[in-house]
Amino acid sequence: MQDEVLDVLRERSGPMSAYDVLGQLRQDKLNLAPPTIYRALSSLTNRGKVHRLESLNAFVACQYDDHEHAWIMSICDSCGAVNEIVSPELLNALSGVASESGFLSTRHVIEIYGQCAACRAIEAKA
Amino acid sequence: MQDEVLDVLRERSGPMSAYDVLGQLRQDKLNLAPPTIYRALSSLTNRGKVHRLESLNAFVACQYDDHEHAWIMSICDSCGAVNEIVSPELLNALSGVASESGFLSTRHVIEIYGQCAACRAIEAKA
DNA sequence: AAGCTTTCTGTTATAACATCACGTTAATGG
DNA sequence: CCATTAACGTGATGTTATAACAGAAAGCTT
Ligand SMILES: [Zn+2]
Ligand SMILES: [Zn+2]
Ligand SMILES: [Zn+2]
Ligand SMILES: [Zn+2]
Repeated sequence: MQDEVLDVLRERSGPMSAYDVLGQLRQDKLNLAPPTIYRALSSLTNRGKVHRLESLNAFVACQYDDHEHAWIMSICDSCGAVNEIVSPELLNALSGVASESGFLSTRHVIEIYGQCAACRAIEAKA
Repeated sequence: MQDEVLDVLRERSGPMSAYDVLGQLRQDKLNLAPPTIYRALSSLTNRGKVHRLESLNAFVACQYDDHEHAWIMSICDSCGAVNEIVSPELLNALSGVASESGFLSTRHVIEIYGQCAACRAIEAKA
């Protein structure tokens, strides 16, 4: 089941909600229900194969699925494209700022909204 | 309505879901329905009086409600306390990293999980 | 005042996202 | 073979959020 969910997420470039994935897989397996999908997504996110976009309630396949890492996501407001940025330095800086008030960071949720390079080019042309 | 919602959020130190707020206010106004709360929360977040915690589907009153600002939230896994960090430098750094791939940032969602100073102190003592 | 527009609120219903609880199946290993 | 465990199926439910339309209040316009 995890493999099938991962395949669906990889076919799609952008983010998908759990119910989007469910809809896709129901074309083959008719009696698929939400818990099955959520279980698979949970395992995949734990294994780092899939990342959850917290501010969209959606999921994307990892773009660097051969190693585990912390991530920063950029999300285009125009086309919805998601890009994964790996920057340990920035995460350290963030942990540093939090630690000024004695906070010990363990997990970062960072999602940046704006406009991707492609959409900026299109808009500049117009 | 906005004032009443804001009061409820201020009384509580931690984050509240929209339905938490609804429950509180229903003690007085019995036929309060979700849309009323969501409308008030929407205006309050637009005005910067309340911030939404995207990864918790919850809301907190702004800790610096006299001026508008971008924010970073730290959220304690142990006690749920939320603290608001204002750091334009860090947001600039983040925009900078995103711009390396041509991305133009307009809005940042940054939520850091870990352990607050108070909970660390308790744990150290134990 | 009468009529209008705008804004906010009330109400019902429903959509969208996520989990619980329990039962069944299937593989693993003694 | 049987106990254990992990995965999945199934139905219901819980939680978060919005659509769609109706009504009331407040402020202008004439
Ligand atoms: Zn990744
Ligand atoms: Zn784009
Ligand atoms: Zn604030
Ligand atoms: Zn704490």
